Amino acid sequence: MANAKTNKTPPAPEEKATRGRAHVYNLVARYMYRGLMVGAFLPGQVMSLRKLAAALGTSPMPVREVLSRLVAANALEETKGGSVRVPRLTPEKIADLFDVREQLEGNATERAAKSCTKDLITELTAINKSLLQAIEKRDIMNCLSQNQKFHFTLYEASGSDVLMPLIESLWLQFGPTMYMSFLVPSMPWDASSHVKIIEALKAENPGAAKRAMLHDIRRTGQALLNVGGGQSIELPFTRGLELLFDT
Amino acid sequence: MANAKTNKTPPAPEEKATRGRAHVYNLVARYMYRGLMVGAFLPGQVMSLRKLAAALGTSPMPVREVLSRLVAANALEETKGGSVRVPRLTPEKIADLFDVREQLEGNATERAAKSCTKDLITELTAINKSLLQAIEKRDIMNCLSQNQKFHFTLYEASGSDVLMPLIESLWLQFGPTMYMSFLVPSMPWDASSHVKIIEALKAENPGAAKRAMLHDIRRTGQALLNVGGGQSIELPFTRGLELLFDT
DNA sequence: CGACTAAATTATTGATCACATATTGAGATC
DNA sequence: GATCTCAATATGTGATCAATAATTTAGTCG
Repeated sequence: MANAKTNKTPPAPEEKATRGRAHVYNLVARYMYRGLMVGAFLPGQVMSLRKLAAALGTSPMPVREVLSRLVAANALEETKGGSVRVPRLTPEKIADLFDVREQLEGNATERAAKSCTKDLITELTAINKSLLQAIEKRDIMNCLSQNQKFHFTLYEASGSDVLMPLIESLWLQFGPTMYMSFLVPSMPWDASSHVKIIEALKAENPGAAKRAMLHDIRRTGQALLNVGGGQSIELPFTRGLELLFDT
Repeated sequence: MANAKTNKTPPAPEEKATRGRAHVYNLVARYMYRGLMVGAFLPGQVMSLRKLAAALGTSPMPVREVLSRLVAANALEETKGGSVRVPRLTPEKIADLFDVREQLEGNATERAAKSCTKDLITELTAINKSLLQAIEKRDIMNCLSQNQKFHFTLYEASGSDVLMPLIESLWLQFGPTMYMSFLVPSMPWDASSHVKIIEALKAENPGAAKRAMLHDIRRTGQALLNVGGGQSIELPFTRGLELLFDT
């Protein structure tokens, strides 16, 4: 502090003053969203309003709104002090989460399979190819990203804008824990269940597609539980917000 | 602007100036939450930040956060201008909403039934009694309120903090439309399905409880669809925020 | 040397402000 | 008389600020 809070800059708009007024919110939102999905933020990590704002080069205002919405989506939880942090999942909660996942995503898969087009199959195949490449490179973040893309592309085809946000909320909740599950040897690095899903889609068999999806979800759930529910493994989440990604 | 916006009151803290700094947010949140559940806000209604804040005697700030969270919960939607309004449901969306309701709330009911206590049955019976009284008086808002209380008390007993927020999101979505369904003659004003649910709980039969719940949900869904999906009926939502309720 | 206390730092919260934009209304023109 | 234009109004967004509350740190006492 020394002399002053150095916040004596109201009259001087500086250079980046009136920088693009094109919804800073969306930028921040996408950043946080992907960060949670891809493992940039880990369970237990506390999100500081000011620090996030500073790291993103904006005021606390838009960050505040984004974090608030993520709390509403149960992706983040508030501390008693009003701060928000990435929740640490208990094994019970993981089991619960994946039980509901099976219900909702099973439903979405069945619906999508019933109105499946050739284009969708082509797209899913392409995504799965990218996923395999990421697996090859042992690129965790890309694995998570492509895996998410695969699932959400499929679910989107269900045409349900009721299911989508709910599923999204679930993914935001277990997303941060997913990253850690890739760090244990028991995690199977493959995309075999995805292949089965695509095959069921090709065969125009919604029931089989649903079953394959349930299998995929259950397998992932088991892997997450084996990690220890995000309790045993404690990563030094030094890598903060610096590691950005494509806009 | 003539002389001034009459907002020349920064130096005069008046009487209620430093009124309890105990989270204005929670007050506003509860107000909006109940308002949506109980029919104080109707489909199509636009929420103005400043007006809501003025009506609630606070600054736009906390209202902003609450509305933002409700958008995240799909209870409200944003217009292109950034305003938020209560969504108008299409028949397809209602059907979708109630399809997912059956899944999630059926699950919650089954779980709750498996760990059902005598206290729960007592509580549900009491709530249902209040519901019947509200029905007797043709008190729509109280009907909605007691009905919601009945369902959520039961679901809460499932012990799943994964299911609860999702179910809550669904209720916030069809809540405003529910009010209107009570205005058409085809709406059955009774609580018979609730009685069946309680009986199944007493009989310690989770399967029967689930079936009774599914029946209740399906019946409500049909009633909502018969209304016309919130399109045909257009209420003059004159009653605004004035009609408050207990804190 | 450890634990408790108190001060200082840092945090979010609610309020106000400035700006850009969307909406509305009135007026003039065709 | 209808429509187009432009001004006035209203609204959300991002930033700043004051105040409360929590956390941390340093200091002292046991």
